[in-house]
Amino acid sequence: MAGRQLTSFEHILLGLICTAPSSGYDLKRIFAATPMDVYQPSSGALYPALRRLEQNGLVRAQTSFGPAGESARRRRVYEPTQSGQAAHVSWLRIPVEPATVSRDLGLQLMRFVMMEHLFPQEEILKFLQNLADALAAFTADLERHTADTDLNARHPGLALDHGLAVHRASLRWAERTIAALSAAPAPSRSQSGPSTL
Amino acid sequence: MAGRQLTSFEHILLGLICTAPSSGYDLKRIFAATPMDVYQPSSGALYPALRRLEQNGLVRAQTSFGPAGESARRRRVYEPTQSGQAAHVSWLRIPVEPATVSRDLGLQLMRFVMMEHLFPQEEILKFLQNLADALAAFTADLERHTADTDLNARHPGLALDHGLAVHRASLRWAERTIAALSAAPAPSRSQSGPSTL
DNA sequence: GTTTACATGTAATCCGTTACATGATTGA
DNA sequence: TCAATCATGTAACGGATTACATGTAAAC
Repeated sequence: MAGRQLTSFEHILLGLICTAPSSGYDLKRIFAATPMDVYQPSSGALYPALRRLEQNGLVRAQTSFGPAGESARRRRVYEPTQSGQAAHVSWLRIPVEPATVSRDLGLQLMRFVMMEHLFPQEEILKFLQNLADALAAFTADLERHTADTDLNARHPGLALDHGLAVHRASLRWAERTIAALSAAPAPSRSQSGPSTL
Repeated sequence: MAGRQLTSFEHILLGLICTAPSSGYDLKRIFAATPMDVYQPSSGALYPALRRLEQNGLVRAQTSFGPAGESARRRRVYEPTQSGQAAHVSWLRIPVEPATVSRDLGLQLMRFVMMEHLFPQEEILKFLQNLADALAAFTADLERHTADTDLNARHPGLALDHGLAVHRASLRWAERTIAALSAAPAPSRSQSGPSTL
């Protein structure tokens, strides 16, 4: 079924489609509407990527027509297949590597967002703890380099301080978020109050 | 002379060569030795990039020989040309864009490191202020989105908090660094004490 | 009736990764 | 002598950017 492993971009597209069936244009607007739009995929990246996901059997497209019913406006709406959903969940479960946590921070946050409503709170907290551990290991590593003070070059050390400050902030966020989610758990179906079901 | 504009990677290579004439292997070791090794260029990226810089007339290679003198161990040591040095300085002077400061933070830190010993303190402080302003504008933008609270989706807001926390840390670093450099200016030749000249 | 947004695509080009190839030198 | 390090490269492949191409529907 699956050919080679997916790129990060493909994983994100798959994740968005798993959250809600979407057309290429829908996905484009999602990226555009995201606050702090880090990435704006071009048509030349987006549509071929969707075709690749389709060829790998992870998503299925149904050519839909306009809301009017028989209008000829073509719109390929993608929805996940079973193996697509499975691939997405496996991707969400990949542990955070301390060695690459700095590079992948944006990705990890994406994964965190996509976990909501899909994973039980317990697993989300475990993910955050995993992330916090990786960040702690990374900052500890950086601190070890702080001692290397070049006598006639201050800027490298100051740049190191920047990395340290930023990753410590990230770590504090993870800890704070663990506390916040623990204090106010997601509404579960067994609670009182009106259910949407 | 110059063809298209350089990629970030090429700019960094050029900058490193401007700091100290280096061979490809030297540059590889520099990347490897950097604390928090964000990027480890492969041979297939490094050597062609150096050739491109050479073809653009920004660097010049002299095939050097081993320390023994007549040993046949080939080593292409690159040094900047005049136009290469000029291109490097222009690159360092490009203002920080608020719209892209999040994407380019790593690059900006690289530029900050390379400015040392090349720019007078006054210009370095101006760069840091420029960076701080861009970060302030960016965080202000993010804060505006904080109001958009989706009722049954907490994770997007929490991810936004992460971005906010991280960029605020970055901003505080910039302000702290401006203060630190202002308080303890770089040793200038007109100061007392033994000179290395 | 013309602009704007919707909607999907292709082609050229460029660059990076991966993997492979080659050979010299140093140290065990 | 055999491994590790030094040192530079090439070839296949894949994916992203840029720019172009095409056409429909809604809004003004």
